[in-house]
Amino acid sequence: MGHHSCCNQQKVKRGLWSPEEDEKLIKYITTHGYGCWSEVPDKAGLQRCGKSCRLRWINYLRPDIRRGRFSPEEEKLIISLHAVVGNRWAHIASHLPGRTDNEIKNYWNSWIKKKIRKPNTGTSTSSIPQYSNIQIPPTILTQDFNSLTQFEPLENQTMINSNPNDNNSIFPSSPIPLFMFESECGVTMAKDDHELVADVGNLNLVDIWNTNGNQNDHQALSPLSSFVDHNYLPPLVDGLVTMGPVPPGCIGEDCEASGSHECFEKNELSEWVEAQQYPGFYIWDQGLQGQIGGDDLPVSTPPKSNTDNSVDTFPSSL
DNA sequence: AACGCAGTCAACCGCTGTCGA
DNA sequence: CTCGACAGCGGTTGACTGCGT
Repeated sequence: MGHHSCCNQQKVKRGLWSPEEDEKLIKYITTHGYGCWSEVPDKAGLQRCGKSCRLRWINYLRPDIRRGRFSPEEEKLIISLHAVVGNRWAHIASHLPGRTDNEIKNYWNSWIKKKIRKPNTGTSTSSIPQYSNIQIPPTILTQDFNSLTQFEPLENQTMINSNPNDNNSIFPSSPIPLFMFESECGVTMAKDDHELVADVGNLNLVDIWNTNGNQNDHQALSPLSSFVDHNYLPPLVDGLVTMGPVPPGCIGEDCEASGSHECFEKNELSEWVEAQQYPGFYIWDQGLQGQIGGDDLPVSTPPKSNTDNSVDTFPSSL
């Protein structure tokens, strides 16, 4: 494995960085900044390739890096985000200030994997993880609502919902699994659609998934069919966890004026709608710039207490 | 003490997307 | 439109470390 595409010069050094190299790189970047990484090694007096310099700076040397163990909150966020976006480490890292994608990836691979076991479905080719108590939308995994099987219990139940009163569990306030919501921009959900609401603890993450399992219906909702066909989770979630609650009373044209316009700044939401926190869910469609879900639609309200398990969130047929 | 093994994590590899010429 | 340079990303590697035997 001697080849390195960008570092094929004899002089280029590889492997661990020495303190002297770190010092040179820090000194150069802090005084000159970085524009073109390929120029950095020469100008900084380093016998490294630009790519290596960039990696070293981004992952370890930049001043805003946050070291040390992940907090329980960070851990919850990582798990929740990973349940939604899969192995998009850079995306996950963007929600954890000071953490790098590499760090999160390593953390996930070394630590979290131990606590969350993927059930062996044997047939799914999806890269989206399936967690015991985090139920992935069935249409992504199977395209067949009725074929969804209950996930196996965790081998290690210390993390997820082992105790709804345990604030260290991932979803301490809700027995409801994590879902997402799908709707094409401009398509109002039919009233008899199943819509599932999940509340992820204190993370303000509310995902709704239209569980109308009729595959034909989904395919009618172009462009959603593209990911349905490919078992691929669409890039819809940039705003999902960062948005604050839609203010009560903020509906339709009044929305921007009352401050929730931030939801319209999320580029990746163009074809998706958002559900927001209780009390009262408002489901927004960016294309319509208005509420398409809420009081008129059968949107469940998550429990307000840890002991409220009465919310009907999943069809009994499952 | 020596060895094997598993876990950790910094770094590398190869691919993709973007942008400017 | 094409091409090359570059940045960024996710997957993977391998050195290091700690622990058990």
